[in-house]
This record gives sequence, structure tokens and C-alpha cells, in this order.
Amino acid sequence: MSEQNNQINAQVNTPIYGSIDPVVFSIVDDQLHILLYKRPKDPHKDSWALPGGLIRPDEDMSLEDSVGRVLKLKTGAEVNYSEQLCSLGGYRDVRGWTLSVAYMALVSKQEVNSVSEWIPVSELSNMHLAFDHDKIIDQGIKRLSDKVNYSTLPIHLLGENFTLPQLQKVYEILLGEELDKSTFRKKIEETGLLQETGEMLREGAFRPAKLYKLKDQRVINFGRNILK
Amino acid sequence: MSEQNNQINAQVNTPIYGSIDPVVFSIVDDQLHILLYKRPKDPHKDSWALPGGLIRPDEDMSLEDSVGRVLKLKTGAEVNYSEQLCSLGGYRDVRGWTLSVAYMALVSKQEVNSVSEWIPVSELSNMHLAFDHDKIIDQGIKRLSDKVNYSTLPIHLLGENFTLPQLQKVYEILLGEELDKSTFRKKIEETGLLQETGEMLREGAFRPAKLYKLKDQRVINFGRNILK
DNA sequence: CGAATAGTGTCTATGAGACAGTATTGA
DNA sequence: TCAATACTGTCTCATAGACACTATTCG
Repeated sequence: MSEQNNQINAQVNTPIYGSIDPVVFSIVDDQLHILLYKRPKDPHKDSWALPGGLIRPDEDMSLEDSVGRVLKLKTGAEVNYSEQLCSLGGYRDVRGWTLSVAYMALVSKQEVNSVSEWIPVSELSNMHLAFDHDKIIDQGIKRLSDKVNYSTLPIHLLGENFTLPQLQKVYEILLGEELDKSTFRKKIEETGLLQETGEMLREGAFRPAKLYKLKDQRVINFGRNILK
Repeated sequence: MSEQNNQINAQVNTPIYGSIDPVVFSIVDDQLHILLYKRPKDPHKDSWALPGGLIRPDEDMSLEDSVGRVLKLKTGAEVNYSEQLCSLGGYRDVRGWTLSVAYMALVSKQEVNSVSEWIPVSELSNMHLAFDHDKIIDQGIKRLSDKVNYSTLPIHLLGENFTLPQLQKVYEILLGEELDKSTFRKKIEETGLLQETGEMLREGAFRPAKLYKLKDQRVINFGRNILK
């Protein structure tokens, strides 16, 4: 976006490729998982890759269009929340100079396209990842870990209705540490983000838990971190 | 970065343009300023624009190369700190589908290329900005405002050596509020980031202030926000 | 010494964290 | 009734913030 090179030959000099690489997180079986697929052909045949796709200037009017299209096509997941992670550029691919915009997306439901699979993040170190997707995933995990500590972001890993014990469990999984019930509830309470649905969740021979939903989709930052 | 469209005709289908748009901040005369230049020709002649530039796949091996080249060429400023802000894509320019990567950069010295000018952010509302640069600048101001509240980032708006009163002043300018000296110093102290140089700064007929420098270039997050 | 700013010490009120106690369910 | 989990109340200790006090310089 500058006046540089707006001669007519800029058209042949400067084109590059654009792509979208989403890091999609979900909690499955009390573990953080990420959505990956095994590449069926070269380059990087049989390596695991993020379910991304190329930007299509003919179809996508904006970057948001590209992200929506790729997420729908490649993951089939219903996304509760997404944000840009970072962009990476260079000769990262056989096709030429490629600029990739990475996203972090949070999902509650496990139903996804058959092409993609939920992989526990704890197993990522044993897996061979395509391109520079390991770097992107690291950034995603770092961003999520940071935000868990000071925001209500993890709520978006749950479904529309959820209980406070469920939410606390998600925080504990992501933080890797048990939290005090009373303190945790005060913290969530004072965000003013939750609303009782009036329903209860019965799970066994004990007191049922109140169900809550979000008043709005915003993410609230706490005044202080949960962990030091 | 995906296997989609890796047919031979992807070469003609998908190319786009890439650009870098830096939001460069500095404190001048106790006010936050941003680096802009007045566009000498169309498109957007006489509007103010970020000192950006196109990515050059022939010169730049990576996005970092592009950023370095653009910042050096267009601003001439010595950058203390920079981070990615966001990426924007679409038909934002007459050249075609353009994907722009915006950066926030912090600078201490005021010396810059003659093409660019320091504009107080308080005057931005009266100025006509080119392209979608107003959106990018808003993101930059928001990111800076957020980080001031919970991190040592503002240190990078100062030069190599600085005093605690100078640093507190920068925080006060950015937060728009006076801070308690004692509380502020405790907060900075406990980051363990500062080191006395042994030198003093004499400014008038009063006690001189100790000069400090950074132990390392990291940005530390406080455990809690300065303002609620 | 006075004026002006740099730097430190101290008290208090807030509130986070620990933990005990109460509530509600099914069997 | 017991077991298991949901939820709430209370006490305490750490500390952020307010503010007073001391230190250092120039003229």
C-alpha cells in the first residue's frame, strides 16, 4: 500500500501467493487437541499439515472471505472464535514466494470433515509437520496459553450452554494446574459476561450444576493474571 | 500452504500483491506521534499514508527482509522494537488484490527521512488518510494502549539510557493519567529488567536522576494491569 | 537556605487465596 | 442415610495505593 512501483511493469515484478493457515483448537477427552490432516501427495507427502488453503482473488473479496471459505471447506467445523495469529512470508513452498496468514480458531464440537483429524497437542513433538507449520502451531499454542491466563477466551472452547465446573476444568487443562473454586468463580463472576439459562445439568448422584450462556461474544480481560 | 490448486495453472490463477505497512510511534514534545507522509500522486494524492512499500519477491528472502527494507527506505528511523499488528486483504488498491502486513514499530530518535513527518495522534481525526490506513492506525493505537497497561513495552520509546521519571512520564502520556511514583517504581523494579548505568542526568537546580538501561531487550508482562 | 525534583519508608484498605461449611442430588 | 459434587461464606495474609518523609542539587 504505497506509491512505490506503481509503474505498469509492477504487474510482472511483484505478484506472490497468499494462503490461510488455521490453527484450530478444541478440548477432546479433557485434552487440548489441534486439527491436522495427513498430506496425500507431494510436496511433504505423508507429513501432517494445517488445514489451510490458497487465497483466491477471483472468489474472495477480502481476507475474511478467504478465512471463512478455507475453514468451511477444509475443516467443516463450526467456529466459536477466531483471531489472526501472525503472517509468514518467503520461499516456503515450491509454488514461489508465499505470504501466509495464520489464524487461531476455537471450536467446541468435534464433528469435522473426514479429511482432518484431532491430534492431542501433547503428541505434536512426535509428529512430522509439513512446511513451517510447526512454527505456526507453536505461535498458536503460545497465544492460547497467554490468553487463558488473563481472559475469558477459553469459554469459546465450550458449547453454547455450559456449567462453571466445566469451565473451570477447561482452564485447569490449559493452565496445567488446579484452581480454587471460590477464587475462580469470583473472577468469572466479575466479568459480568455470564447469564444463567435457568436449566441445570444433571450428571450423577449429586447436586446438579447451573447452566450458563454468554451475554455477548466479547472476550474480557481480567485485571490480573490467574497464575503469576 | 496447502496442496490445493497445485496444478500448473495455479500460477496464473492465484497471484496477488503483498505490502508492508508500518505504524511507527514515537514520543515528541510529551505527545504520542506517528510517522506519515503526504502522497505526491494518485491514487489518493495529497492524502496522508503509512510509510509502507510493496514486498519484492526478487529482493526479499522473507517477510522480515521486506520489513527491514521498507522501514529503512521509507522511514530512515532506527527501530527499537517492532511486532506484527495484523494483515488486511482485498481489492484495496488499483493494482489488484493486495495483502498487506501491518507492523507496529517504536522509535526513540526523531531523525527520519525528509519524506516522512511526525504527526501527533491527537490530530489524526482531522486528517484525510489514504486507503484503509485509518483502520491500521486504529489497530496500532489500540495495541500500544493495551500493552502500556500491562507490560514494559513503553521502555522502547526511550533511548538507550533513561531515568525513572522519564519512563514514568511516558507511561502517564500513554495512559492519560498521573501515576503514583512509589507504586510505579515497585512495578518496574520487580520486572528485574533495568540496570543502573552509574551515570546521572542533571537537568536543573535539583537532585539529579539515576540513568538506567535495559538488561535485555525482552518485554515483560506485569502480573496485573496498571489501570483497572 | 529555598525551591524544585529524585528517591524511600510506612500505613492502610482491599481483595485474592485457602479452606471450611452448606446445599442438592440419586441410590 | 451416604457419597459425591455444586455452591457459598469467612478469615487471613499479601500488597497496591496513598502519602509523608528524606535526599540532592543549584543558585
